[in-house]
Amino acid sequence: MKPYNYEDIERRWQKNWFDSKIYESKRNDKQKFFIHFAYPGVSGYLHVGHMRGFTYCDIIARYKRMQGYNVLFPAGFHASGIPSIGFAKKVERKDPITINSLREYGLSDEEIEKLKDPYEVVKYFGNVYVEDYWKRFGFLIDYSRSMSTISPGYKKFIQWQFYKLKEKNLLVQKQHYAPFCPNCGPVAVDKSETDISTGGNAEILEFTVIKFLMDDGTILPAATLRPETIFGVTNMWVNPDVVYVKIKIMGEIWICSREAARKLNYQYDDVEIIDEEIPGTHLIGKKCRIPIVDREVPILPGIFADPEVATGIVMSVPAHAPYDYIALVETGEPIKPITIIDIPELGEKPAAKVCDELNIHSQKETEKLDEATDIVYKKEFHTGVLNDLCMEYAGMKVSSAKEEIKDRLLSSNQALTMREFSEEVICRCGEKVVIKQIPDQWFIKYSDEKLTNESIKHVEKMNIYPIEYKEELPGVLEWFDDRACIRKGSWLGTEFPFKEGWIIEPISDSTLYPIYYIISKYVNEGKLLAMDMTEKFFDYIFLGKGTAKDALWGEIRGDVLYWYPVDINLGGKEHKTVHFPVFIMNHVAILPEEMRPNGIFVHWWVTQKGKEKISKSKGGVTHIAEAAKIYGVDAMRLYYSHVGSPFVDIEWDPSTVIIYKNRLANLYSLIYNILSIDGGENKHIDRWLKSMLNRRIKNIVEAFDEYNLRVAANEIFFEMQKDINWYIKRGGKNKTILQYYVESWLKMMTPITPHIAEELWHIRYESFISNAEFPTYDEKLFSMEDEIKEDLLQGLIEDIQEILKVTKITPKRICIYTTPKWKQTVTKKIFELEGKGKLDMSNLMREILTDEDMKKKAKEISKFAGKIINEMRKIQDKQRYTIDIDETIFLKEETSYLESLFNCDIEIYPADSKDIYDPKGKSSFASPFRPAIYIE
RNA sequence: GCAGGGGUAGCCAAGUCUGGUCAACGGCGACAGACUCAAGAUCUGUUCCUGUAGAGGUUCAGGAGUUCGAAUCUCCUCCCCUGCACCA
Repeated sequence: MKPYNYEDIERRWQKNWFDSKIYESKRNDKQKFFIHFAYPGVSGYLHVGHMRGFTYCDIIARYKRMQGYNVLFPAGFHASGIPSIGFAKKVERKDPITINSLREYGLSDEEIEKLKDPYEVVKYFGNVYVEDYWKRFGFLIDYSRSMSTISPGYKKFIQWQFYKLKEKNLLVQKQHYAPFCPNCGPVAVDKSETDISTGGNAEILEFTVIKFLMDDGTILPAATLRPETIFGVTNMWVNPDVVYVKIKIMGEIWICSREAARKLNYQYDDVEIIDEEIPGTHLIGKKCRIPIVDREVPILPGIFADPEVATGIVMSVPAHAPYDYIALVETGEPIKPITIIDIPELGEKPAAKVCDELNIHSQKETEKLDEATDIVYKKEFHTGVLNDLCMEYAGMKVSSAKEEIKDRLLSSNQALTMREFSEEVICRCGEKVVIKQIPDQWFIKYSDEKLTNESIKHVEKMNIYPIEYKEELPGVLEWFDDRACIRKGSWLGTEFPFKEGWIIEPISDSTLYPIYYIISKYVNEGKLLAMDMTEKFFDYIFLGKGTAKDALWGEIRGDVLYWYPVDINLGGKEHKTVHFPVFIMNHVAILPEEMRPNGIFVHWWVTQKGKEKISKSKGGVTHIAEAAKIYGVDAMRLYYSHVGSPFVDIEWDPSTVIIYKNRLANLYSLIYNILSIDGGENKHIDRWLKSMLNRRIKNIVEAFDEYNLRVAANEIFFEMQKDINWYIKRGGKNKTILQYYVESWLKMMTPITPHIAEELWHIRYESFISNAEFPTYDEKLFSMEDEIKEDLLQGLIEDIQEILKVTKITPKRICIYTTPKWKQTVTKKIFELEGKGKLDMSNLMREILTDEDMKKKAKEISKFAGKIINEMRKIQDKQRYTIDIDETIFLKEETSYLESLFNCDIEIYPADSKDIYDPKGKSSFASPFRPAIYIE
């Protein structure tokens, strides 16, 4: 036996597979299967967590290929968008973590220098992904079709997609608000903080700015997230320490903070400061009128009114807003809060009650006040109802009144909307990021009713794993709104064909791409140039419109018809609400029905202990190549497929991976041992093994067919090993059947652990097991009788062990009493009658008592039958009880096995024979499949 | 807020759709034994409670219900996690 040197084994077989190009897919007569994973963004080195989904994809692809499908499994890179630029920027500003990781990976300073260029970043990582990750894991990806989304050909493809969307009226222009830096232009607010230095978690909030009219006609604009509380306004708050400004906006005169004026200027046209100096103190004591309710309220000093937030002016609703309540208490003004929302839990004065509970006394206790605000808001929003003070809105739920009141204020020009970040966002240049209006932003109209409905209808026909996601999808599609599809700024991608200088954003350029894998092969071979990829070309090859310009067009059209649609698009759960919906909708929008996707497979994540994201600082192995070295690729593949179902998050746990590694090493030597066994046949146990093998194959094929990868892995790597161990333990040593078993077993291991399987296969064979046919089962080889016998024996052994455990006897002799004939007859009869649906006590007794001998035992029989009938309910596999086996003969044959097991004398007696040794009268307990036992 | 997923023995994690073979797959950890100079690996057994005869008792977040029978079905409550759009 050669030692199990997994690294050598992996490298050797990978080289052999790739040298003989078994991964390349070509059109032929066989049925096709097209699978791919959502291509990864290019954002740096990946870690072991990312390999989970890729591995699932390879397992499925390999299984399908062994089942005789012509499998297409391509892969590419999603290079568009921010990530590669972000990476290049980090290199440029010498971000120490980034530079360090590159050095650690073995890059020279010159090589690092080159990565200041985002295109170099894509090139470099593209290579790392293919060579160090995918090939290193033995994936039979069709590498001849590799592609990236920033290649010239891909861009032509995306432009074609947008021509088609336009044709179908699915591109629309409307107003939009986007993050913007006054110095740098458009910026992205995202968690990776590529463009910005703080505020990656910020959300855009929509404030309603309500216009309060002062005596002199000036407007005091108060911003709120709760317009429905307008009925409870008792006063206004301005900050006495702030100097406000007077502005002209859309023909009106407003007073607001300087910061607010700046922000409004980006969201509305014609904003102009006309008076620089309105100290807050000058406003205090004046009055203004509340719209709708038309009541006059005083302006009071409130130091919590932050000039940085919205307009810097706050309307006061002390009954329902903790900040307002506390401020009112602090000013000592004799103003009574006006309660306008009925909510039993919080009583008459909700804000006061919660402030009291949290023990808040000052406007400066912002943390507690925020908590109080949150509590009141949530309760009121969900369960609150507006009361009699709210005019025609009385009795309405807060959640619906809110929208109605807001719409009324907006449409009557008594308010407008102002967008604001939930937290401060600072650009990398140091400037504050604002929200800017884009009057004519292009959108993909995913809200389109026809498109939505057709997509929902298509989902019904799809194979979606897990099923829960299939049920969720219609709701997601319904909810999916128009999506801004282009932007300006630092961003890689395809030029938008209808507006110069704008780039298509990366969600929108990654929806239809699986079809591009069909042509990327010709691009890579140099047969197809970007300049030839005209609208006519795509129309012809994808839609069959027009005529083929040349033979190549015809060939590609043939490929498209053969390979498309996609059978499985596999991706992580992060894709559920964005990528998969647009993947479906773009196919539905553009391609004919027969080319729409057949299936989606969603997998969950690998997390660090305690549900954290994997990171090196937390002790996770980041580099995939490093992990491959420590654990071995097959061990990792087995770990991914077995440690949990694909539809739960799994925790990365190095010690568990080691267990799998040991398990494989063990399996490796076990198989060598099995193959060295050279013995003759033993009819019963040989038939048993054959029966079990066929049963396992059935289970495994069924599991794989439903992509139940964990079940398949469990059967192959655990149950089958248990079976073969039992066979050997029971004295099985039939060389022919062992050989056959191992060969079938190796084939079934191949999708999950291809390297070790290939290695062991080559002990006897020259061909690739990766190209072999997956085993099939033959139900005729199921042998119920032999299985029952082994079950009987196992049950007996367990019973003896339990008795030994409880009694702590060291056995000198064990007597086993098999079932008396009559009990077997009665049991069989019961199951027979049950099968015919005629089971009842009188029927049973009538039939049994036709036998004269039985009549003598009538009383005993009825008692026993009653017990069996009662127990029978629990038994599902009833068929096996109708099979007759002679327990005595069988167990007598196995006496020597039992003797070696318990190291004492074993005596087998039929319970109904006259001449037996039974000092404790145990034999009366014997029943079918449950021999009685006496130990001394 | 909107939407989705989940809570199973010391831990991880199957089972839930299709109720009965479920004291509940598998793995880890722990304990005992074998092997070994030793360690590791491997193998055997035990691991909810009780029990000197293969049994009984109490469990699957909590509560209520349906049923001959519920981890599985229904309703309510509590707790945890995830996604939400110009980030991929």
